[in-house]
Amino acid sequence: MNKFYITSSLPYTNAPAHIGHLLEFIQADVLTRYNRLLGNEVFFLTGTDEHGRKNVQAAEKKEKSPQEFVNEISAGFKELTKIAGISIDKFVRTTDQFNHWPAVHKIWKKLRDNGDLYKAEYEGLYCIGHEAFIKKSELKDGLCLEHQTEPEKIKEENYFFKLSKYKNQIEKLIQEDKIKILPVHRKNETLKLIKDSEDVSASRPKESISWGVPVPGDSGHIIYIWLEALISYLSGIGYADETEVFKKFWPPDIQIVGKDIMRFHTIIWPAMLLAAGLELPKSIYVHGFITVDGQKMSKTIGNVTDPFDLVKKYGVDPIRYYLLREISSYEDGDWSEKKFEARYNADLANNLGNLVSRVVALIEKFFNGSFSCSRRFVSKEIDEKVIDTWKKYNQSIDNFKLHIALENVFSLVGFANLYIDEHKPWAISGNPEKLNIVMTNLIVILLNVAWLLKPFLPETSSNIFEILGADKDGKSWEEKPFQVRPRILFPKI
RNA sequence: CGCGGGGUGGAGCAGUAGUAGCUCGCCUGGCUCAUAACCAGGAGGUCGCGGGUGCAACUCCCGCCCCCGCAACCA
Repeated sequence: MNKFYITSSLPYTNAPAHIGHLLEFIQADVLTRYNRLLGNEVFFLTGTDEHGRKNVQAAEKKEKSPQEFVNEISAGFKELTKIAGISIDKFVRTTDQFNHWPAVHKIWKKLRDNGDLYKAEYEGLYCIGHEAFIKKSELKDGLCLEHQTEPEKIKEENYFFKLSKYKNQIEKLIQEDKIKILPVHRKNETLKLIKDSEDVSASRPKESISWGVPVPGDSGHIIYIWLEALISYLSGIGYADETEVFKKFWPPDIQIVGKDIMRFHTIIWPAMLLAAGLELPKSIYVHGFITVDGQKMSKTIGNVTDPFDLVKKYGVDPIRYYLLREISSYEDGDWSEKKFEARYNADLANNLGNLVSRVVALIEKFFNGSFSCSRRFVSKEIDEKVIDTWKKYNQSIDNFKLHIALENVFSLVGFANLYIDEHKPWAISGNPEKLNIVMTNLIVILLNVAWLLKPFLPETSSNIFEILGADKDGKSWEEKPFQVRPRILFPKI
């Protein structure tokens, strides 16, 4: 049994959860459940990233205190993990002063003692309209593009982290896949980004940002939120006290992140860990973004899709299925209700659901609803087909191609539908030997489909066992007869 | 000259050197166990444009056009 530590990123709490957050949760959940199925000891961590000025501003708009505000948003994310069947072991909150902050301070001190933090003047252009520093590229004729005002030049003292000291080392680790970045185009992107990496700001003066973790021994400064938030992957498993959990699970086997925050995870984060003398994550999986009806999600357009509504309307597994199958694990994808319904009807209702109904009906009709399997009736052809499916499925998951893994499962479903047509069980009821072989093969395929689906569609998986009349996980399929319990698995929309 | 992704039959996508494939839709046929489902066959594409390399390019190289995303220490 191996340990398996997986993290999703911590959503930022300035706005409620949308469908993109759900995508990442679900992807991580599949890998989590898959590894549990393999018998590994798994720890799945997520949480919420709650500091920084954006949260303060969002709270002000709602006329709430920052803590009050992030409490609510954070609770929403936690609730989302519950309704979507996300099997997390730990939900970290970065405002947790008892568990998170001590870990942050511990890392800070390590970096400081290592000589990797230094103070320097930071000079930037501050736009009153933005209430933020802006880039030269956001100026036109010396004026802020958006507000048509001249920005102020502001100088402030920051701590900086010596990222440059580690960049060569990290570049090599990534090239050699010691930190494996998938998909490969993200690895290449990172390698290019590393070359231009400079030291990064590690703190801001308290006057600029007060909502955050203070620098130990220098309370006039607040730790830059990115450095602090990344440490959640350590704090959440007990790094501060070097607990048994920490010793067992560190380092992460897989960290899942969105493409927008890739560089923080593939460059700054490994540099921090090197500086702190900690082991590095073994792999980082980068997923894309979801558009809605082909458009970027935005509040202005008003197409920000609420995952709670979707799950309520369609159920957890159909939504999980769409996000995992229709959207490539490697690329951007699109959500649309029309595409969802097409996918649902074609794959879940017509292919899988109908297949289950067919098999169950055959057992009812020709065996009075109770059928006993025996391994000796399983055809070689079926055996090979099933093994081949597992092989491709495992490979796809190992390469974070979850959509391909599901494609393979559904190709087995299609195979079973064809198998029924070709072997016409209804026409061979006079030949019990033949009929037994056909039915046993079908049951074996369905059991395997249910097992294959378990990490992806946990509810559906157990529903299939239940409809077939198998025991909880169908493992004793040769011992007990299947007492079928007919039910529509996925009603058509 | 910031970085990356993409441009493939009506729609949505996969593929990646050697007869162009999948899903949906459409047409025809089969089957009757099934959620009017399932199975087979068919129509429909000069694989963005222009060059180059190869016996052979959608697939490699160069240039161009068009879409999209990310980033520039805003977390």
